[in-house]
Amino acid sequence: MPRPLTPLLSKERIRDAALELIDADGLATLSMRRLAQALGVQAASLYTHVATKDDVLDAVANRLIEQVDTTGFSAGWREGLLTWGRSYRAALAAHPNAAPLIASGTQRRDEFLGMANAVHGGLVGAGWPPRRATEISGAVKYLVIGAATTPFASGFADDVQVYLDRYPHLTQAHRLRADAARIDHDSFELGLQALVRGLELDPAAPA
Amino acid sequence: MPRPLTPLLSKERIRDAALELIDADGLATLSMRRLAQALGVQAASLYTHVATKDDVLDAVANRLIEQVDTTGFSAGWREGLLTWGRSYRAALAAHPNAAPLIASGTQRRDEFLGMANAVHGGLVGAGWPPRRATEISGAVKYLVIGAATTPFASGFADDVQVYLDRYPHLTQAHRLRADAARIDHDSFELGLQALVRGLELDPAAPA
DNA sequence: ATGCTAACCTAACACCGTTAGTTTCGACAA
DNA sequence: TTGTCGAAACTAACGGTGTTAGGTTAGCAT
Repeated sequence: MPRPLTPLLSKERIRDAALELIDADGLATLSMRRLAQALGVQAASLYTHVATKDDVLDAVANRLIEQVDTTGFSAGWREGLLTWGRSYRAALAAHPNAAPLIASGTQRRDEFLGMANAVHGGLVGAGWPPRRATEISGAVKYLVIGAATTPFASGFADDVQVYLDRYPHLTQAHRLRADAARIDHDSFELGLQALVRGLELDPAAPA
Repeated sequence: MPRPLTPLLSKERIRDAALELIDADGLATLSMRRLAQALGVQAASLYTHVATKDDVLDAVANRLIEQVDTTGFSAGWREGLLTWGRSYRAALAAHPNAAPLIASGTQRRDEFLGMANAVHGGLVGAGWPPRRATEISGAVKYLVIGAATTPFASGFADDVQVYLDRYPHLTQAHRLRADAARIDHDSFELGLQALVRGLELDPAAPA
């Protein structure tokens, strides 16, 4: 097939197809050949629109980050942090298989810097010293990334007996699998709220 | 070469060589062939001692987790959490290239369950309700994993002008690269301490 | 009409994890 | 002392990976 009448591919279509495959089958099994197959095309054709596989993964990561809400700081730094953290986690939790992309990728991309800029500006605008603002946004980011990349849902053995025998304090652990999503959510919420409350006690905290 | 007089390989030697290569060159470039070469051996020979590449990576992950200190709970839950979180982060920060192994791997391994068991037991023993204990240990784990896998050191562009032009709130960001390790440490410490202080305000907190 | 570029193709490269089958050494039984 | 056996290395190969080179044709501008 030579150049078709209407282009079969675009960077957006490639990016969206990649995210679909990642959601369905996981990051590990995504290959350029499989991605091309899903688009009805040969693997080499992707390179007309995309420089490398990492380029595709970057586009996927950016697509997730676009959905993060950093507008809450107009209602104060507490509300800003809560809104940011929750929407950030939600964006990643909606695509758990893609979450490692955000953790491992370099943060050089415009979307990341734009987000960092908005958060930092929100905190400094509310009265936090710049260095503290950096540390605070870092801490919340850590919480989000950790929550998105190591959910409870991914752990724990299927064999209940192993807990009873060897880990007496984890006797209820097998129940975690049933409502792992709730545990994930509650753990993150507890951490985020405790962190914000702890920040209020910081001597450098604005009024 | 047939069977040599003294075995060239062992699972421990393979595991240690893998960690050295990961530290030196990163996770992405580690291959069984390169690992074998570092050990003066052919790639297929590794499979006498190791089932798969993931098996090697599991062994590396376990080696890191072994160094985590969960004994602090004898001095109270606050001290226990601080000791655990700090030693956990330190173990991963000592091998930043290997940190993603801990985040992405399943938590089925004995070392992980043993650690979870000790922490959960420490919190419940101090008076926290079991469910809250699960959430608390989850939140601290999130903080550690996030801090270890997305350090500031990995981000930020080399070109200072990009910040001045486009991200007015990040004008100091280029300075971060100089002392990224300190920023990483301070952000984690701020997060951990704020979280613990926030927990003290929890209605369910023990005396 | 001619030529240029864009968008697909096929074929190939080097590398990857892994397996099969081979060789030879060390140890132990007859 | 010899025979057998298993352990630990080897070589060779399989299918799959990201990526590149070079070919072919559609559509557009001149």
